[in-house]
Amino acid sequence: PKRTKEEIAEARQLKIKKEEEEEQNRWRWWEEEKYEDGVKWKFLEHKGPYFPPEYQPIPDNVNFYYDGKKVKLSLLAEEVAVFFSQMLDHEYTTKKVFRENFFQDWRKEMTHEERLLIKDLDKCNFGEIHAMHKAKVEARKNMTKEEKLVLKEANQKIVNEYGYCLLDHHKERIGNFKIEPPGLFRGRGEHPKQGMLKKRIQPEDVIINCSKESSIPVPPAGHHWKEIRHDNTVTWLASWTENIQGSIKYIMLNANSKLKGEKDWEKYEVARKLKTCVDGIRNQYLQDLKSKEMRTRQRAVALYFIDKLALRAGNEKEEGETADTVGCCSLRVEHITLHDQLDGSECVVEFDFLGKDSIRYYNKVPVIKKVFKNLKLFLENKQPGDELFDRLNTITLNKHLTSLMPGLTAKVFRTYNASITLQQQLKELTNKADNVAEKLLSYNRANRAVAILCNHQRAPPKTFEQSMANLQAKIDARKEKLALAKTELKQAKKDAKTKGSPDSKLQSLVERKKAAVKRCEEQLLKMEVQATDREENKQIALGTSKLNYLDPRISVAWCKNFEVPVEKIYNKTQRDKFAWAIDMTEVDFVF
DNA sequence: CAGGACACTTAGCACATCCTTG
DNA sequence: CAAGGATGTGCTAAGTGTCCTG
Repeated sequence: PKRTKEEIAEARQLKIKKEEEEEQNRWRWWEEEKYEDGVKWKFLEHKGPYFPPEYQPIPDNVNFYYDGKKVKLSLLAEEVAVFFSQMLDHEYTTKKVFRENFFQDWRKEMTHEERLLIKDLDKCNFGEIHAMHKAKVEARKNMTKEEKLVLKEANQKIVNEYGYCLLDHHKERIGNFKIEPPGLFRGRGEHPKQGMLKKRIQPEDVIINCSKESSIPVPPAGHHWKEIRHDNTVTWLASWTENIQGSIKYIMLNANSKLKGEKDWEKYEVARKLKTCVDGIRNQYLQDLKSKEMRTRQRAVALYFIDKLALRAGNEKEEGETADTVGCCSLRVEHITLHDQLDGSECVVEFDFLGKDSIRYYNKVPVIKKVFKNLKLFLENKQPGDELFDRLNTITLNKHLTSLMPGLTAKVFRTYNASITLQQQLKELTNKADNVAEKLLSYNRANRAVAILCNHQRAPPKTFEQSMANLQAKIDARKEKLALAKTELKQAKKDAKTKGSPDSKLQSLVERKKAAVKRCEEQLLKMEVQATDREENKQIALGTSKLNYLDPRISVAWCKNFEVPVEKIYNKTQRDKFAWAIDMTEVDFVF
């Protein structure tokens, strides 16, 4: 063990050194002058996207059966059958929509003969293919350390080759340099297109974007790119059109890149600007609640929700293309219930709808009388399925907002309210006298307040109850140990008093016992704090707000103020992403 | 001014890896 | 040193919002 300990220490040293080096080499783009409007780069060079491996046909001893009879499928049909087989353990392969979409798309990949034969999904037996897949997963899990290392090194090689680009003399990490592999589409929630075949992307589908004078990426042998363009007003390196929704997918830079960082910084600056005029805007929409024009009133109520509840804008969506989800402007009659009285409050609006990612938004909110009255008015003569705000959409709403402040759109309110909530909560919850663990609990609680505001939910971890019980058991054990340590300390003190001379062994024993008690108490507190934190976090995801809504400068300033190392709240990736904020933020930063 | 093309941010989940602990 | 939990990463879907066109 001595050897390994040294090795560990050495590895740690190396890591620190590497990080320091990285820090030295970091491109401090935030100290440079910005480019003229619209220009994103002057020079861009990269290797193009990395393509997933070709389909490997199943071995001859693995068979597919139709209606009990062995059928050798064509390569294309087989590949799609394998996609389905791999998912058989998932509940969604039992769903009607999924199965129908899959079967329809699968038949398109079949040969004429196959299509004539295979007419009923229920008569298909994928059992052997499924078993083969499971065996493969198992085998991968059971690989030896050496095998795993070989795999890891191979992956690293790919990253080294395709994972970086050269942007204006600086090496930047690419966020997603891999082309998405083919498979069966699984949308979130009740997606009408679930089960459809997501097709394999060929170089012929891919547009490359780079500098004219750079070394142009070479397509895989025997292939050519769809197009090579040199557009420095956009940030993507490659793009293709995906076949499920017909939308464009992009290969872009990592969050720690200049292009992403600068945009992020800008976002928070816009939100800070809103801070300076939010009072006026609020007064205005409160006035507008009384407007003669229905349009204006609807806009005012929508803004009230967006501001108070941090709802998303709610763009229109094409029916049948996506799951039925809504945001503020697209709320329908059935999504709210009005209560004149509820739980001791007046004028309560009960929201119940599916938002982005089909995450449920459920909230009971007391609102001001004028808003409540307006809502009643909007609901008059409407049926479930009708729009609540029939004279409003995100385009007109955003047009109005931009007229109030340049750059202002609905989403800025989410950023603003999230960041301002964090700042105010941190102020309220943090005590200077607390230790680091307690301060971190305060930070997490402030973070949590934001996550709740923004409705960032997660499925409770599968192992939640168990791990909670385990922690509680540890706490109980620690309590016992503490009690024991305390009695021992008492005894030692007693012994020292009765028979010890001042500097005897007994005296030092007292000191040691004292230290033991203290250590025990600290450990107990830490665990208890951890338990509270975890319990409160059961169904709440903190990451999304931390990464996308909270001005990092608030957190950095808080760390400096309360002497909490910034590594305690941001991991390595997050520190890289927020390097600009960590570098430039002073103790006195105010959002 | 609607509709579509486009570009970019935001989102949760599955999986990989790391770390602790018995 | 393995098990099991915590933490971090990759993936890609699902939003927002702008711009252009007819």
